[in-house]
Amino acid sequence: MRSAADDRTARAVIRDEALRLFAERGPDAVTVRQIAAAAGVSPALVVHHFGSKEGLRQAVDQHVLALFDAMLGELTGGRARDLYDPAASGSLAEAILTYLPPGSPVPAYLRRMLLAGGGAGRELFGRLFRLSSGMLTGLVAAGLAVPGQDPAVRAAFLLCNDLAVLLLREHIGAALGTDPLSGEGIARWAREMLVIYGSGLLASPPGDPP
Amino acid sequence: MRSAADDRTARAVIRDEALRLFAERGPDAVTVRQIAAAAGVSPALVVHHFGSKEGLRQAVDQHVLALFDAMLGELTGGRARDLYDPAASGSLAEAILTYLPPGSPVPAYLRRMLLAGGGAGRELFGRLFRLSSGMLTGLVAAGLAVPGQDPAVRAAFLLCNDLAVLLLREHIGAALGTDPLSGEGIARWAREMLVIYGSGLLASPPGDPP
DNA sequence: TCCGCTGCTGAACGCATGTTCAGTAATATA
DNA sequence: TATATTACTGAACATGCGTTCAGCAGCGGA
Repeated sequence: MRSAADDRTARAVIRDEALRLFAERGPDAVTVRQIAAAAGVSPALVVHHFGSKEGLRQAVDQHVLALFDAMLGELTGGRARDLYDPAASGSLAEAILTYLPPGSPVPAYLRRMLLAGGGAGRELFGRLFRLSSGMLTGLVAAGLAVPGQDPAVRAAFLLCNDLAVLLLREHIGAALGTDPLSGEGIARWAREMLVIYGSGLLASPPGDPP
Repeated sequence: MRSAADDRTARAVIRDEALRLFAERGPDAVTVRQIAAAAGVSPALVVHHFGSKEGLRQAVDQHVLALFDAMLGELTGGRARDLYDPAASGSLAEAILTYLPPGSPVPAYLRRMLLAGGGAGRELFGRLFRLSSGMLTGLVAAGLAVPGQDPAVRAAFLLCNDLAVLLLREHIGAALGTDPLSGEGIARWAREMLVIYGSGLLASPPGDPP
């Protein structure tokens, strides 16, 4: 698995192969021996570097959270304007598409973190919820949105729509015939989402422009 | 675990305890010995009745799908009118709340089915997507909604909002302080959802009634 | 009454797992 | 060059897993 011209440390190789396999099948379904084989090392070396399989899992968690932070940092730093642009509402999916190479195992790993129920997942959702709340507040302050009578629910609702394509990627892809995390899929999803956010989906009073 | 006045067959007890434990921790994290202990029988009896652990998992899958079918049957049968009532849009969560006793392991098991990626999950999502599409079509035919330019995405979007409270129940509950599958939580969520479906959340033109 | 069948158990088997450990090669330190 | 430290391995270990199997109790039909 490890290419000949690979000069990363064995530690990094093990960590990356674990990330890939964990994202693919879930940590419980992957054995230390499989990770070691994928990294081209002995099982004992995995333990030597990470203490235990649980230690490796935590190291991968930390690594992915750091990547996620870097992603969000670029998003809320140099491109902060986008956060207050309704046309960039699909921020999470777009961030993933922009900052991660195609085929990256990170989205699938983030999905598992969110769904596994551990402390890392709670932390991740907390950050996302605060981000969503802040975004809504910003939109309201900019006069671009209304807070509604229950802003917390509204922020959670927005976040869920962002997360849906991550959590249900396969199912949505099968139903629509397009991977919702591809460029085309994101565009399709965002277009519809913006229309609904803009004016809802119930029947307009007759005479309204479409 | 099995109460003294319990006259269900051991087979049913095993199946129900497996359902509960599978929903709680996931099938891979539950051992045959734990299921047997919870049901008050020997591990060998589990195999005797279901052939293998995998057989038991499939039996539980089938059982839950049957419960789900019965739920939807009542929903689209005697109360079909509700499907075309926008006020009943939170149909999945409400159905769960209405037809399942509080604390039932079924919602958590459905969640696992949807997320596990097996054939049963694909089947389940397919049914839900068809239901959502049909509901949207019905609403449009009744003049209560507009199909949008991409009805498939719109139906998937509606479905995702229904599923969000199921998939992210714990996180949403922690963020909002209310279990979104409780009566109060559903009401809170549905209220906000209906407002957004009704008129969106972007800033209204000045002069519009709130 | 005997028979066969189903429900059920305790003990055991084979296997895969995470982890340990003694030991070797390589690299840095002195 | 000598030494200490690190990177790494192969073999082994204990444990817990799903599963098997011989046999026991109870019960309805011949």
